[in-house]
Amino acid sequence: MLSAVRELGYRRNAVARNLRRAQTTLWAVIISDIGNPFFTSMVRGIEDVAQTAGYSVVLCNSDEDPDKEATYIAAALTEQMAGVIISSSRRPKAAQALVESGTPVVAIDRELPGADVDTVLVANERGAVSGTRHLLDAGYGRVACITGPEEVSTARQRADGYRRALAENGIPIDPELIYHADFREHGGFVAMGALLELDSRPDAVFVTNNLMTVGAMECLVERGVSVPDEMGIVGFDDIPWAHLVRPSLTTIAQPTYELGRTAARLLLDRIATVPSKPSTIVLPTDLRIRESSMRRHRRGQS
Amino acid sequence: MLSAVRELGYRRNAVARNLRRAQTTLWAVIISDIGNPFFTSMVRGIEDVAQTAGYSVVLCNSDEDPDKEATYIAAALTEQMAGVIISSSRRPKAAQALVESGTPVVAIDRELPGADVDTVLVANERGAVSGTRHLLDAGYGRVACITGPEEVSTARQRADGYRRALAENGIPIDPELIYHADFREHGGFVAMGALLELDSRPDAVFVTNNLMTVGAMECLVERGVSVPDEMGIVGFDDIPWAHLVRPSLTTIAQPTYELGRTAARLLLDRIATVPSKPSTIVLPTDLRIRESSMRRHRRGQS
DNA sequence: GTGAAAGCGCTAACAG
DNA sequence: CTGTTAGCGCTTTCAC
Repeated sequence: MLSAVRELGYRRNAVARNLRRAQTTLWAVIISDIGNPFFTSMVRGIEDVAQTAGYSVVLCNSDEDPDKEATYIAAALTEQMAGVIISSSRRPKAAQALVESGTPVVAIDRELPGADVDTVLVANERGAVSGTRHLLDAGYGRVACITGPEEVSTARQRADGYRRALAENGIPIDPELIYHADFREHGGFVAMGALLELDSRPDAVFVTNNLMTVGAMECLVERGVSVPDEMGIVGFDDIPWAHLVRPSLTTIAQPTYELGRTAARLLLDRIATVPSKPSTIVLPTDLRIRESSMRRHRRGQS
Repeated sequence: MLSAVRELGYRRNAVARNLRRAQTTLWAVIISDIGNPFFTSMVRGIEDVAQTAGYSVVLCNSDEDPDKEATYIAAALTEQMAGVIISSSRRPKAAQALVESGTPVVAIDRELPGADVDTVLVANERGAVSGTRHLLDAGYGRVACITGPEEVSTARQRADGYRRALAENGIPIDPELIYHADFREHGGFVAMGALLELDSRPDAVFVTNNLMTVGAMECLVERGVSVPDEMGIVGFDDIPWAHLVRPSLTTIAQPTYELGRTAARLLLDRIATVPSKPSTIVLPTDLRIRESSMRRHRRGQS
């Protein structure tokens, strides 16, 4: 009998099954940049958990575009997805509708403003403090900060950490030294260029994400500014092959894969047992000191 | 009336719609390593086309595991996906069932053995010839090759190109110099280590994918072999930030994003008009000469 | 235990 | 042209 079934090539129709059971086995994972290895690694963590639990991951790349994001959220709703993991860009309206619909939602990497949902973050402020403090300890006196869009929680928290580290060292905050860019490579490039034009040029920079760090490095190479002697640099989030880049990059590494796994497990729990208070899990970062922050000679008065 | 509908928060149920219309708006994209920026960029190309055409992309990461791949193919079938774009690992059995089911399929990056489907590839052999020839022209005399699993078409074709370039220069093929690894970073590391142990050590190496190139570089750095003087290196497929790595890496760049877009457009065509002969599109590669293949001094007799 | 029947929400076909 | 109805393939319920 079973063999007959197999021979006839019967496959049960999952769509009909989903309709009848009023649930699918699909998760929407909404991220803002699939070209960023940070998100890729996170997605891999999600995907590994999802697959073993029988779910498939629908990848949604919002490109930091609130409209695209809204479209994907709408799709997740009409497609009756079993759950959503989201690293949201700015506008929280669509996300709110999602949460209100009762769809299990987990926020990952970035907080979901105005929504009380399970959340997985890293210790952004604390990590930023450690990175900035490290530059100060290495003897850099005028440390700048290139951060992301103000509306994004990670950009704010990391800039806060930068400010706190300066404050702890009794250094006044110079607003001129804080540059808001777009979390992309080109943004980091432009920001670094602008900082180099300042009358009172910084001698180190803390960059709040990986792509912008690369952009900043490119700018420094292009202008012939020597790292780490003339300019120290520390980037938030590790970069694949950061150790092959010369000088190798000091980074504040995040447990990206683990971030994904944790979010996926929270979603699994939420799907299984609806009524419980949302929890927030904060994972630690790890300062990886390499060459780009290790000045060999002090120069000038600084 | 419409406002009433909106106020009641009606959303049409896409699952029911899919059942009724016997088709979904989902594409399965099956790739072998989501951690590889090559695939990421490709997926982005696919996704951009898919979204504008109203399709969503379900990301399936097979991790080069034929079982995982088979699971995903089965899921694509039972979920009635509108189409599949696949960069297959080895075993073609499951893929064959997929094609026979009548689901529109496009093979990307790698040929789908034993199945006559639309295919998008790059000029692997020709690209490999250009990379190997470039090493020869730069004055390296004993060029090795680190390639991928024999069952994967790209690994074979790139190794063929390597052999052809040697043959064109009247250099006999030394089987000892051809190392089959697994297309991963660690595989490249191990392969490079083995090549360095040879009695008659090569003075250059052509590596057939990006991750293995990074692994090989790591090995060389660790062992203190200077690149490009003691060892020239050219990698197939560009690496993000290849120009920040020191020495910067000479690569054979592939149009990854375009590869994705092309495959997506083929799939769109195939979904719209079923009965037409499958086509194969081959995109060109681009040799990007940087420092890792530019020996400054000849040394020894070589 | 096994088997029949109802119905999920939609759309395509058909009747008015 | 508008309104009604049948049925997609499955699961769950209920009757036997």
